[in-house]
Amino acid sequence: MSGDLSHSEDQVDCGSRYNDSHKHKDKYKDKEHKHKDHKKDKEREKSKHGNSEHRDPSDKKHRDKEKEKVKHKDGSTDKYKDKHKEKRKEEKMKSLDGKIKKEKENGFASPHVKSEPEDNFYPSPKHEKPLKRKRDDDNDAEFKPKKIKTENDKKAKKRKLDESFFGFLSFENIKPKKTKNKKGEVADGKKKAKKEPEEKWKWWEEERYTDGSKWRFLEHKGPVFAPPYEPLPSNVKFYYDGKHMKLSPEAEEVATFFAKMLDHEYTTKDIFRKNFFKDWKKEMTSEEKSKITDLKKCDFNEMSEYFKAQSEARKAMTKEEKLKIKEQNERTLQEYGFCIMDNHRERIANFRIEPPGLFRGRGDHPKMGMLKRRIRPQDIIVNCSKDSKHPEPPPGSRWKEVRHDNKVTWLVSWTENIQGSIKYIMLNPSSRIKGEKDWQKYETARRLKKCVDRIRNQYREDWKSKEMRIRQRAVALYFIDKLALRAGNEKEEGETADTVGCCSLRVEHIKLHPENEGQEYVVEFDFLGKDSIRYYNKVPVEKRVFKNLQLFMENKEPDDDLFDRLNTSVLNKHLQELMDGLTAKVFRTYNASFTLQQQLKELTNADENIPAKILSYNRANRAVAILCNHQRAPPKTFEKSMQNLQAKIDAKRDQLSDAKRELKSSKADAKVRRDEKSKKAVESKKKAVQRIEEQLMKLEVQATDREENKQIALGTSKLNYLDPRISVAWCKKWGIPVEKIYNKTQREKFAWAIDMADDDYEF
DNA sequence: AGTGCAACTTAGCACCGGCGCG
DNA sequence: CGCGCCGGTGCTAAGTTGCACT
Repeated sequence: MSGDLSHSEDQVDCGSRYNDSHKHKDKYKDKEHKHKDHKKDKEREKSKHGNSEHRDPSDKKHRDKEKEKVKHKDGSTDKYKDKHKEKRKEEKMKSLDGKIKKEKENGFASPHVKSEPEDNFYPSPKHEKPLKRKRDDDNDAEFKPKKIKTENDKKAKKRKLDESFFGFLSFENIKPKKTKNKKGEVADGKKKAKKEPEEKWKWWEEERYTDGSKWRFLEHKGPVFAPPYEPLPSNVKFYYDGKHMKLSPEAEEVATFFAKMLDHEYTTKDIFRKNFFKDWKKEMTSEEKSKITDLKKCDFNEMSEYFKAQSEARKAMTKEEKLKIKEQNERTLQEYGFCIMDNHRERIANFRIEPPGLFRGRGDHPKMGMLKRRIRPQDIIVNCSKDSKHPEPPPGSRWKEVRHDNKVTWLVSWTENIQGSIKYIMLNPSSRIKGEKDWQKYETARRLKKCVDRIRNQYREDWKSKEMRIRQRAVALYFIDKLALRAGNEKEEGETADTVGCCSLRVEHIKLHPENEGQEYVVEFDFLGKDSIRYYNKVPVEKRVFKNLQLFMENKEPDDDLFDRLNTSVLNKHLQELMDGLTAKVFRTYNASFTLQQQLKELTNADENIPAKILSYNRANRAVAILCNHQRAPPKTFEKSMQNLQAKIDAKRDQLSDAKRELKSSKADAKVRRDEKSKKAVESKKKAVQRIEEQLMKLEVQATDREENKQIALGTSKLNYLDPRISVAWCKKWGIPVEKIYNKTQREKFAWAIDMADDDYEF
C-alpha cells in the first residue's frame, strides 16, 4: 500500500507554499535579557492560511451517521488533548474580542545550567543502562551488529585494522578520496599506492561502542564568534520624524538589522514590526526610548542604502582581495572547523556561532521580528574530553561551563533566546558519529520491511477495535504508513506557527467525500506541515477507515483534534511494542527507500543511454519527494531558464537538420565521385549527425527533468530518506558513475554506502 | 499520564563561486 | 574575458524522540 503512488499527481499540482523564510546575519550588541516567562497568555493568530476556507460545515453532515457503540467507551480518556482544545478555543474568543495579542517576553536568560560537575569523566546520569548493550548505544540492539555482519562480513575482515590509529594525521576528511569499493580497486591501482597516506578512514569497518558512549577522546578549539558590531560611519544617518538622530551603538546595531531587511515583505507585517519595535526599545537608552515611540516615523533608508553599497563594493573587490579573504576563511576552517575525536580528525558542521539579528520563523510565526541576541563566551557550554587541550575562551572572557560528557555528540552548546531552545555545534555528516547513526537508521527501516505486513494486518484489525483509542491509533498509523505523514507532536501555542502532523491533525484539516471524481471514500487533506509547507492531497481510503473518520469527527468543532485519544508518545509506545526501535518516522524512511528501489526497477530501461537512465533515477527520486511532500518554491528564474533551454533545443534542432542536409549531399557527392576522400567525408558527417542527435536528446531530457522538478525538491529525500546503498547499487548495476548521482559532499556523507554496497544490494 | 527538556534529524532558502557561454 | 546561470554550501528553523521528573 505504501509504495503506491497513485495519489501523487494531486499532491504535486496542488501543493503550494505559504512560507517565505529567510535569514539574517548580522551583529548586535547583547544586553540583558528577560526570563522566559512561559505560560504567558498566548493568542494564536487567526489562521491566515488557506485552512480557514476548509472549515466546511458540511462535515457535520456525517456526524449522525454510524453512531457507534464503541465510541467513548472508555470515557476515561477524553483528556489527552482537551487542554489544548480549551486553549485554542479560549484564544479564539479572545481574538474575537478584538484583543490584541499580548506580547511575550523576549528574553530567556534562564541558563538551564546543567549542574553536572565537570569532573566526572563519563558522567551522564541518564544513560546508565546502555551498558548492557553489546553493540550499539541506543535501541536496535540486535540489528546493528547483525547488519554489520551481514553487510560487511566478507570484505570487512580483509581490510580491517589497516588504518585507524593515526588516521587523523591524514586529513581523511577533506578529500573524498576515492574510496575503493569492492571492485573499486580497479579504479586506480597504482595511484592508490601513492596516495595511500591519504586513504580515508573506514569507520564502518570498525567496532562500535557498546556502552552508550559516543567517544573516548574529544578535542577542539571551541566556536568562532560573530564579529563584533562596527558602528556606522557618521555620514550614514538615521532619521526620526524627519529629523536626524544619532543612536547609541546598541540601538543602532538593532536598527541596522531592520534596515538590512527593508526590502523584505515581512518588514511590513504587523507582528514583525511589533516584535521588532518592542525588542528594539529594550536596547535604547531612556532618552531614545522616550523620543522614538512610533516605528512608522523611523527612516532607515540611509542605512539600507549604505549596506547595499557595501555589498556592491564587496562584489567589486579585486581578485587579490577576494583571494585574501578566501585564504583567511580557509585558515579559520583549518583551525576551528575540525576536531579530533578518537584519533581521527573530523570535520565540524557549524563551528560558527549564529550571529545576532532579527528572528524570522517560517510561515506565520508569532515571534517573527524578535531580536536574536548576540551569543557571548559566557553563554557557551563546551564539551570535550578531560584529557584534551581545552578550548580557550576569548581573552578576558570565560565559558559558562566546560563539561566532559561523552554520552553526547556535541562540542559546544548555548541557549537561544527566542524559543529558549538549545543550539549545538556538532560534527559534519561525513563523520563517523553521524554516519553510524545514519546507517543504523536505514537498518531499522530494513527491519521494518521484514515485518511491515504483520504490522499492516494488525492495524487493519484495529480499525474494528471496540476501543476508540485503538481505532484512532490504527487510522493514524495507516496515514503515516500510506501517506508518509510525520508523527505530529503537539506544540505550544503562540510559540510557533500553527502547523500539524498526523497525530495533531484537526477536524478542519480533512474533508470526507463519500464519492469524489468517480472514486469512493475519498479523504481530502489540506493542512500546513513542517516549515508551513502545505500538504494537499485527495486519497481514496478503505471504507472502514472512512467510517472511522466520520466517527472521530462526530460532534467536534473544526478546531478540535481529529485523534483526540492519541498523541505521538502513545503512538510510539505502541510502535515500540510492534518492533524494537520502531517509531513513526521509520515509516517515512522505509516507504521512501522502498519506493525508490521499486521505482528504479520499474523505470530503468536497460537499453537506454546514461542520460536517459539518470532521468529515470531522478524520476524515481521524484516519486519519493512527492510521497514525502518535499516541495520548493519554483525557482525565481524558472521561466526564464526554461526558455533559455528551449532556445538551445531549437538551435540544436536546426543544427541537426543542417547536419543532415550536409550528410545527404556528401552522400550524393560520394556516389558520384566514388573516391576515398568523399567516403571519409560521409563518415565524418554521419558522426556529426550522431553527435548532434545525442546532444539534442540530452537537452531534451534535461528539459523534461527540469520541468518535472519545478516544484519538487529532490535534495531532502536524497539526503535524509533514501538508503544510499540503493543508489550505489543501481549505479554499479548500470555502470553509471556515482558522481552523476551524488555530488562531492554527498559522496562524503555516503562514503560508507559507496564502499560497501554491491550491485545486488537489496534494501 | 502529562510536562518539559535535551539531543539529534530533517528542512527549505539565500547566497556565492565557478563554469560555460557568447 | 565578462556575464549570467546553476549547483553546491551554509545557515538555522522546525521537526521527532526518549527520558526524567512530578
